[in-house]
Amino acid sequence: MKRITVLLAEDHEIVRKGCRSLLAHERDIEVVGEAATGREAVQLTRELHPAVVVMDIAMPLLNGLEATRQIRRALPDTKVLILSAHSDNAYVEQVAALGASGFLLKQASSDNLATAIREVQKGNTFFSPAISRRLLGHTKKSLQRGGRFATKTNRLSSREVEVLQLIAEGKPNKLVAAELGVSFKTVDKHRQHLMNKLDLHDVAALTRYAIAEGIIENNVRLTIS
Amino acid sequence: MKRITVLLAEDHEIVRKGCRSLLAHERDIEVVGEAATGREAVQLTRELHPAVVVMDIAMPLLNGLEATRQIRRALPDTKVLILSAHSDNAYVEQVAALGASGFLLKQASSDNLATAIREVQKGNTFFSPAISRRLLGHTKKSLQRGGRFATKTNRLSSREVEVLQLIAEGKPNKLVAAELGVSFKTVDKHRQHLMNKLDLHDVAALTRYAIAEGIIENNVRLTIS
DNA sequence: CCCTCTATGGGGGAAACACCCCACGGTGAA
DNA sequence: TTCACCGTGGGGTGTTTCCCCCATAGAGGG
Repeated sequence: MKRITVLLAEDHEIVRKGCRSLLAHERDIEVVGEAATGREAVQLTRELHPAVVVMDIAMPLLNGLEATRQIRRALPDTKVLILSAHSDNAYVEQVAALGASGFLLKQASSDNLATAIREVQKGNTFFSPAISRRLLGHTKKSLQRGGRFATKTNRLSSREVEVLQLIAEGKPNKLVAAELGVSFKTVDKHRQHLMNKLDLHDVAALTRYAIAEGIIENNVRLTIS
Repeated sequence: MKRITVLLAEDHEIVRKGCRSLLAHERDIEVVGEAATGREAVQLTRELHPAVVVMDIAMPLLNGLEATRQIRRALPDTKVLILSAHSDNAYVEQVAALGASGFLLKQASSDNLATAIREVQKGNTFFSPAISRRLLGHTKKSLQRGGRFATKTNRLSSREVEVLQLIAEGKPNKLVAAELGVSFKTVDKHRQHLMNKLDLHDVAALTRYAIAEGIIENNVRLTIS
């Protein structure tokens, strides 16, 4: 029997190894690789051609959503199963438009993980109950206007979103350039472009925008009084 | 041989089951219970008397930190190992003062989990490298003058909070100076001070901190789910 | 009474940012 | 096939950040 090859993309090693250990009990599933960043996920998907990528959203260097977009473009046959702790509205909307095959909440039952992997591998979709409820309300509109969720003409390009994330993570241009394997000048150019598009002209504003848009995560303190 | 009894408190079932699966390979460790909320963690600790509680911070109903406080008060012999995705300074300080025996980051090596459990069970402390570096830097001074923790030492002064807010709003030093009616150099000095106190060294990080602390507003959608 | 913390102010310098100029190759749509 | 856009890269320049050095003065605690 041919087993379903899976790539795990999740930045927390303990969680990642935990998932791997969970999946080790499933005879028909084989974890062929692990990625700790979105960028690594894209790269390893190219190299290993897994049937399914289990993708966390909040990851350093490259957002899981952006990584999904790139994987969908480069390898359309690879299924992506989003795994996230949050059922944030903005996320859910994007995931639908992104071509991901499923959205699983981390608080979902652990049995669902293997089930979801099997379903998306077969070409089906799998959404956590809380998510599908949300989707029903939202996708109608976006489908009507052609599957695009952002009607803005000055929507950021994929590369610009990448650069934005790294800026919001506090990386200086030089480091971003090294990270992306391009010149400092190119990063500077992207920075200018996205600043013009968003009409935001300093790092603080870009960071606030990135957080509000869910491009990066921000640990919100829960002060329970 | 008597095995170390462990209670897993973590609201994401997939992560929780993953940890359980990881620990199943350790002969000397036995997971005797699981809790999905802080309240459940306290209750199950009373009932099961585990040697070690592995406690996530972000949990519904009752914060992991508050749960730790209650457990420490009710069952002082029970060791609590904090497991968190974030190495937020404010968390780290609280954890130290709380009586927790360790702080493990989820992005830490997965081998550390079992190791940390064994260490805290023996009465030792275990901190992720990133955490202990932070603790050392900040508590050294306070330890030297009497074993007090850093909670007060690196709290921002009110002036520093003002400056932080304006920085996070994207104002350059010159503008901040005008706003506060002081010299550019004074603002620069406050900036340096708060950067040192928070161990954050760029505007993006300061902005994220200010948002997380509620010092500035950011229209983020918080999911209560 | 010292000592620390806080707030104030200045000089200087390497690095980074923000914004201009220029260019070329590719993709995709009108 | 033009044209807009994207991604890549180079030049430059003024501003701002970030981190040292230095200092004075008041408030408050041990």
